[in-house]
Amino acid sequence: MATDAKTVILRDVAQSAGVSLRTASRVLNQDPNVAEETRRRVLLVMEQLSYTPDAMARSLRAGKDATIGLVVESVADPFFAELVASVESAADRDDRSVLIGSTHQDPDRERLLVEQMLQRRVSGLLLVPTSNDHTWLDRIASSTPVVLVDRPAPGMRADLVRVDDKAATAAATTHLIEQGHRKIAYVGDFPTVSTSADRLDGFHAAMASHGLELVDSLVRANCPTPESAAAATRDLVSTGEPTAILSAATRCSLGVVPALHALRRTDIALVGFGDFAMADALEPGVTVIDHSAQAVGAAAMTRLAARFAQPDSPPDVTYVPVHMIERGSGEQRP
Amino acid sequence: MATDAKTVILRDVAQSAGVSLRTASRVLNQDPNVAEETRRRVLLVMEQLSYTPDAMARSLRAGKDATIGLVVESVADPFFAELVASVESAADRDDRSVLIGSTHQDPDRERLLVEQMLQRRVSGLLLVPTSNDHTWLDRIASSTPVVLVDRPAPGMRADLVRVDDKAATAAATTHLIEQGHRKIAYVGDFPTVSTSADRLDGFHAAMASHGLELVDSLVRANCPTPESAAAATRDLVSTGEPTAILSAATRCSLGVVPALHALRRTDIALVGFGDFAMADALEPGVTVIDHSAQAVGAAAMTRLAARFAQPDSPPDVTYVPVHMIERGSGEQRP
DNA sequence: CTGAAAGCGCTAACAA
DNA sequence: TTGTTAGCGCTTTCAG
Repeated sequence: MATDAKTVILRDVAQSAGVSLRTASRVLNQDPNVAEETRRRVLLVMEQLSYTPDAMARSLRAGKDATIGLVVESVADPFFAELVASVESAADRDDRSVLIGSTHQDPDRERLLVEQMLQRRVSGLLLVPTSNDHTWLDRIASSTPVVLVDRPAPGMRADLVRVDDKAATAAATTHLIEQGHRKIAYVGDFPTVSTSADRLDGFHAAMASHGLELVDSLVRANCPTPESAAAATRDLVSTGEPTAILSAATRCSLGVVPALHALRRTDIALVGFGDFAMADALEPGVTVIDHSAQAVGAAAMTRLAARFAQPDSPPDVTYVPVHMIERGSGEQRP
Repeated sequence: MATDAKTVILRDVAQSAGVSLRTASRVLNQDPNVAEETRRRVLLVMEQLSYTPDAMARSLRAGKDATIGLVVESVADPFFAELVASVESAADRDDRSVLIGSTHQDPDRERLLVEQMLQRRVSGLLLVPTSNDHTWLDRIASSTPVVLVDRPAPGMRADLVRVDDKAATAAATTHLIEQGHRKIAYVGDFPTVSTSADRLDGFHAAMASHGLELVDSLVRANCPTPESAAAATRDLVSTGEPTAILSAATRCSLGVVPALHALRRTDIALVGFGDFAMADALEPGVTVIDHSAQAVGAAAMTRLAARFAQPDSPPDVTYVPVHMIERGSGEQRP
């Protein structure tokens, strides 16, 4: 056990194999210009000494680390968890590691995480922005490609991968209107977050384009949590008598659905923005607009790769398509 | 825009501030032995040049990187997602970053990821082991603390943070027996994974200690996916007529629950191992043994910290407590 | 095909 | 209080 007090470094390998450091390095990097016999010998010594290259030293020399930074709102959130997984598998294909961080919607934390990752010299940064003013990022990220995910960051010129929240929500609303609904309630997060604002816009637009009046009391754009969404639902059902509800976020659906079940009012039509586990096990199944985190993550990595290839091309916006999964709740008539 | 072609390094700062590199370094590291005026001047220059320290160069010098490696089965899985979040927030308190990786139960991938992280000289590694033989890890991880999470790794002597799967499953089974059930079915993953084997053991033990015979046809320890668990459920209901089911994994519950709902046989009692979203929105709510990923992650980081402090203490096993959440499905009588 | 030597950006002995 | 001088482990000109 007290054998290897010291770490084996490349010099040890070279010495032990009777070659120069340069040659050992060549073998390590699979440089073809090494005699087959030499290579074999060096490889053998590496094995015997159980040599492990130091990734840090390598990247220091290269100036860039083979790591992707990924900053989301919360890794625990199912949507972001899937996003992380998707990014990880894409990164993996490129032999890169993934460094993660959760902002928890705290701008200070966001900045801290981003700075930490830039200091690590990550080769690229994927960011779900939280704060409103991102001019600071625009200044410090000059040499590291940044791809914004899910929503734009005011003050930051960078690539963006997003969903067309407005169009998607409008489509969901139209779907309900087409079932014959007129009194449609909206449950969503505060419109201070741009995606929430876009969704609310989409709802408004769809209602307006079908000549339906907007009943203020049916619009609850103040539900950041499942609990508040559940409360809003109870309130809506007892007061406004909507025949359908549009839940504009998964977090909201997680409150709206249990509330409707508890009230035994699953006859009220429902379309949710964002899929969730068990959405098809309920009775009726919950119709949702799927927001495929997988697709978003893949698109973000694709965009990052494109940026690596063309560092000076103008910022680009990628729209990831969404699609509706009809499971019953959204197809109920008034 | 074409201003800062080159990265600003500490030497630039030193030069610009008219001090030596060492002094600039001192300021960066908050060394008290710097004249207040000098410090102020250096700090100002850093700000003006928007200097960013190179974390890589720092860690190269230190020999250790302030990063924790975390290798789980799949980041997308809700349980592991929560685990990642929990680890991240603990790491954050210690100013460390988290590097993640998913094995997808592939031993080769596991080894690759682990080697990658060790090469990065992570200061500690948290691993949910997948392969059976981990002697390779025992050899190469000599200088990096490893904490195994969720299950032991044969051939690897290391700290372990786990749940007492056997006792927890036995408790769940006993709970069903106490409701008066005799014909209890078991749906779980293959017992090749040690946790699955432990759970099956727990089921057996509880049944035996209550003098109940084990009906082989009611034991389905061959369900690695929700789909297979759903199929097993359909089969069990039509053939064996169990009055209760023990679902030994979240993945299984995600198949068992929808199947029971589809068959309109929610009268069959059910206890699941592992909580999941919507478990309380269903009718009846699903009684589960909660496997708190949060607690597991926190315990793992605590263990790692202890290991940092005492590198030579013998390997330790931490058992994270579980608790039952009674929601109705498990309290139904035959 | 192989080797000697110069750093990547930073920290830490050792002086001054 | 500050500066000089070596390296951390590796890659990479530039010669042999």
